[in-house]
Amino acid sequence: MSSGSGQSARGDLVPSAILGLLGTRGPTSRADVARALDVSPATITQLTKDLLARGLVMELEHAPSLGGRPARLLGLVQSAVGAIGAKVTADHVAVVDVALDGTVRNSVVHPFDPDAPDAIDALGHILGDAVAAHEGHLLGIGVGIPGAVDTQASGVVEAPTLGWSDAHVGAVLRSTLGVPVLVENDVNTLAVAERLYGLGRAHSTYLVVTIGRGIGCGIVIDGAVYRGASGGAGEIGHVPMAQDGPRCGCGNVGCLEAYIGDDALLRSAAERGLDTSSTEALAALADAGDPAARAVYREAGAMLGRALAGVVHTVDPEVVVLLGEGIGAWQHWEPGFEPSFRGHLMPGRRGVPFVIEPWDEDKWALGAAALVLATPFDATGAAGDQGRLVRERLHAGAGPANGNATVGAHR
Amino acid sequence: MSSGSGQSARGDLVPSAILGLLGTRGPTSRADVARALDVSPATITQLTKDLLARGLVMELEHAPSLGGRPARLLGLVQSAVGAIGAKVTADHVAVVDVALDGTVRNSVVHPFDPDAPDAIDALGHILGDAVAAHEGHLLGIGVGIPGAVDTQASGVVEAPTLGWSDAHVGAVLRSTLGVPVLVENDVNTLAVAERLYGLGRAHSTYLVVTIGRGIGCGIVIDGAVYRGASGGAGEIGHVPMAQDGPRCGCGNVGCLEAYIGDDALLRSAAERGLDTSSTEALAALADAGDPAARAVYREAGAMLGRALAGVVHTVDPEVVVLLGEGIGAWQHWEPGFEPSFRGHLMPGRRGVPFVIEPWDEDKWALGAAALVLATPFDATGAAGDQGRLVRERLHAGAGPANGNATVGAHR
DNA sequence: TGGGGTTAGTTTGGCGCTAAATAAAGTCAT
DNA sequence: ATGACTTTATTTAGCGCCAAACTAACCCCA
Repeated sequence: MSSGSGQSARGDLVPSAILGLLGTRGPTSRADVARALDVSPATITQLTKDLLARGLVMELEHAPSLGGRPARLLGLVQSAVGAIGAKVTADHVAVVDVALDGTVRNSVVHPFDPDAPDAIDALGHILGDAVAAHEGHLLGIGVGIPGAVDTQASGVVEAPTLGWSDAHVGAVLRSTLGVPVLVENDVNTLAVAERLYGLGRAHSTYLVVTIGRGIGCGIVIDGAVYRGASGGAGEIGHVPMAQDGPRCGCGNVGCLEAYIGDDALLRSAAERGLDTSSTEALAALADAGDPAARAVYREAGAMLGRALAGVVHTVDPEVVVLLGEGIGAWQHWEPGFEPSFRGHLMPGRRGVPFVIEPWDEDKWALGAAALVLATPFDATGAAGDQGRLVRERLHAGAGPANGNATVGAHR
Repeated sequence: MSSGSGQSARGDLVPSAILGLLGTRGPTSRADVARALDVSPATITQLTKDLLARGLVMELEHAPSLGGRPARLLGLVQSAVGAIGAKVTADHVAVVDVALDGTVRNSVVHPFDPDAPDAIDALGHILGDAVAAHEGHLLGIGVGIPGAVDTQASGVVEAPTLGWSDAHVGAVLRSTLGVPVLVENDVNTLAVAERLYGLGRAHSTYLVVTIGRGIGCGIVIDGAVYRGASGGAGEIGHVPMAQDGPRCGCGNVGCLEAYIGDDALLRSAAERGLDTSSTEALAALADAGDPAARAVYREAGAMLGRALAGVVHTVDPEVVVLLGEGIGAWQHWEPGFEPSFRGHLMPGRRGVPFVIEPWDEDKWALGAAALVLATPFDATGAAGDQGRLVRERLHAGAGPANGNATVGAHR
């Protein structure tokens, strides 16, 4: 008889979760780690002993006492651990290089043509450059896609806005880059980032709603991104708001997105006699006090409020966070949104808080990187075998000073 | 040092899951049990050995070979194990006594006044009679409530239709009955029943939608009923279908229920000049071919189709099942429903199947009983400490021939 | 009739985690 | 400064489950 690796449902993921937690939350006591991971203190002591012996973790100063024995803080030995995140859009690829704690170390934007026959290879080259430029130990690459992804590990993509159908993004990138690659719907990547660095610190069940070209929604349940039976959960942009109505890009009529997506806002503005060619221009008009422009936003806000009330009724989250490229004009949405949202919520649910988050261009790509950095916490196994690889790399530590990947060798 | 009960995330629930499976699915081979419970065959062998020794399980005949060694079927020694289920409504309580396999052994309806000051005590007496009448080993009692329940174990109820607010149903019943009591929203009980005896055999993520006085929706994700952050998930009856619209019982306007609930159907009929005092009468008119009555249903079907399309987009289930008191008239809903549902689904999601299930009056109460019978499979711990008690009683076996409870002794 | 192939079930060693007891290191009040 | 209380960390025994190797029992086909 021999080995046996028994993976008692939690799946040997606690050690990497400790490393991940120390990375994202900074120095933490054993007791706090145990509480944060919902694991017994005994386990932390034992696993920590091993991590200390292997030189991955070190003991730091004492924290001030809270009435009892003061806590001994634990910290990562080398924080030169990071991940690369990329967000693919219809005309460019944004790539960021982030550290474990979520700070962006580098950020580049490459022009990109998803319609080109070798588009995925081109994406591979872009990411290859990022891998070469990466300093320190690279855990893996996360890729955010505006479309449906079967699983993070296999990464087969269905993305109408890119013109991609049955595109094997994961497999191709993996073979050319030689590091773990995780592919996910872009909105879900934001949900993961929120779980690590945002709402997830205080809540476990929430919605992450994006407004912009389209309307999206990531659903986090008990700290895990809920993907649905076919990876298509949270497609609230296509919730029908009326029996008929404007035609949507998806082919149907009455979709939320067809009322309040960027294109719809511009159309609505045109109908009111405004001559705006971009949402920035429309927002500027509203900023300047133009009543028609403000009406456009107010109406959109009311529509969004009603839609989200419906989603809140079916999902029952603790809290809702709103962000996205369009969030800059939120002040103009709000007058329509607030009364509509609250007014359509059941009495007992009216208290559901919503949080507005500022937006910057890196956020999509940062979310994609968070995909990698979240694998240590991924109890549901959403990241599959690629997640396992990431955890292995985390345990392997810094390696030989530079951490450049040996291309090609990887399955 | 001593005991230590290590509950490695799955929580020592496999043994009772074996018993539960043998009860609900009938005689099953070890290999099939392992597959059904997603547990290793080794575990089944070991635990089965114990259950055999304790006389709870026996080996039956061989099943015909499927090309290899033929399977030895396992069966429960005594199937006189059952549960009691009760559904509370505004004017009566339906109580059923069911066996492990879901067959109804007895069914009674008691008049009931939820507004009476001692209503919960009265409920306790009704259930006490059922406990006394129960033959064999009683695992516990499930109670279905048309309202929000905090947790199944504590059973604090918020039910406007009953006039109950902050009602400690669970605690009171538990203390007077001396057996485990699980309280849950009525729609969720149907979802649990479906998980044990219906869709759950073939699917793990689905919606259970009820039509009748109200419109409800139970959400099952990965085989577990999803309750939401505050136990209020699936309240699709109050999804707003328009910015304004008819006033709903919840106080808001435009709720789905205010369009297609029983009352709304009658109102709609009246507006079309029909003189119907009940939905039965309305359905009879439609059966007879009355065009106005049919229009009422067609319009309601279209509204329901649109609403469910929205829910499907946000939850992404494998399949949707429709049932409830109102399902008898489904043939009249369908002409409106089908085109509206499909037409509002995104192209990639249009294939989502929906299943219509017939209805009988016992179904609510049966679902409540299923709550108890499902605890062995409850990996998420929704049933809490009461679930643990149920599992203990399942292990305890038949006991002294009659299985009448020792009242009062129970916490 | 006697090997492949296939499915069912068992044995064995051992991993991952836990609960409970215990030790360690402080705070606070009197 | 002595004891009561708190909070942190470690030790210990052991449970639940698993993977891998193995045995068992049947089919099919030459």
